[in-house]
Amino acid sequence: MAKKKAKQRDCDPRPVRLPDDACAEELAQLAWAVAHPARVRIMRLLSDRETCVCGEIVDELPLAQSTVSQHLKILKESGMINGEIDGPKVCYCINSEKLRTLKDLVAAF
Amino acid sequence: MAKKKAKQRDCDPRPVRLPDDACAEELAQLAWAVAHPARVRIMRLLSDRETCVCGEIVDELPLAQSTVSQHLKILKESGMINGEIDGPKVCYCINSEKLRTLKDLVAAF
DNA sequence: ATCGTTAATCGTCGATTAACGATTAAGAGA
DNA sequence: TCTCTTAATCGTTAATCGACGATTAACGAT
Repeated sequence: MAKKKAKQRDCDPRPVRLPDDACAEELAQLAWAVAHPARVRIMRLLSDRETCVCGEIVDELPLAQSTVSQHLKILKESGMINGEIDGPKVCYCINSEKLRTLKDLVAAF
Repeated sequence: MAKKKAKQRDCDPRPVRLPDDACAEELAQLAWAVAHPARVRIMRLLSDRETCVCGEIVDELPLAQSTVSQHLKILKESGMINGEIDGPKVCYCINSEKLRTLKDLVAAF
């Protein structure tokens, strides 16, 4: 075969980013966002209730408020959800586009 | 409102496992399996090539053999792939059923 | 201006991940 | 048998995750 048997030891710059790499990176990131039971349940909650619930999520999960907030942050940073400030509360809702991206990337396997 | 404002502090047994929980757990686990760029690329590789490649995967990724082996183990334990021993080599292939499960669960959002 | 509510952030801790090199195990072939 | 190849496992290390309580920030209402 004699493929590119480079074992990338020593000085392999490998600076190039193939599109495949970027794609893998994106899917990995989105998959990771929902790779935790608590985050899955949050997504389900936001999916079920039309209303963008806020801190009700905390009541719904057996976790401390700070922990839920962390998970929300992760979901928000991944782009899967959006948070809108409404007075002292914050309403979260799913970002349909990102969710669509995740679905498409998974379906593409 | 007066929902079940239980803050599950103190003595909240919460031993019950709602089906929703189990479902969230399963999705989280499967999503986690592909929540790493290397594992995504492995899945892609197995998806593209009809042939169940084995250690070619190592040549294809910029990772050490032992690291790739770890990722393969994770994918295998999650049920996403199967490994079949063929002489001194091992051929991996995607487990269509598990993949289908992942697709369905993600699509259900 | 002060209070109460809501949610984000900080700091910490233990557990887990990801990566590697080195070693081992299993077969194939000389 | 001995050797080579292939792949899994072991042991280590650094980094990250997940969880928590405590604190802070932002806002509405009194």
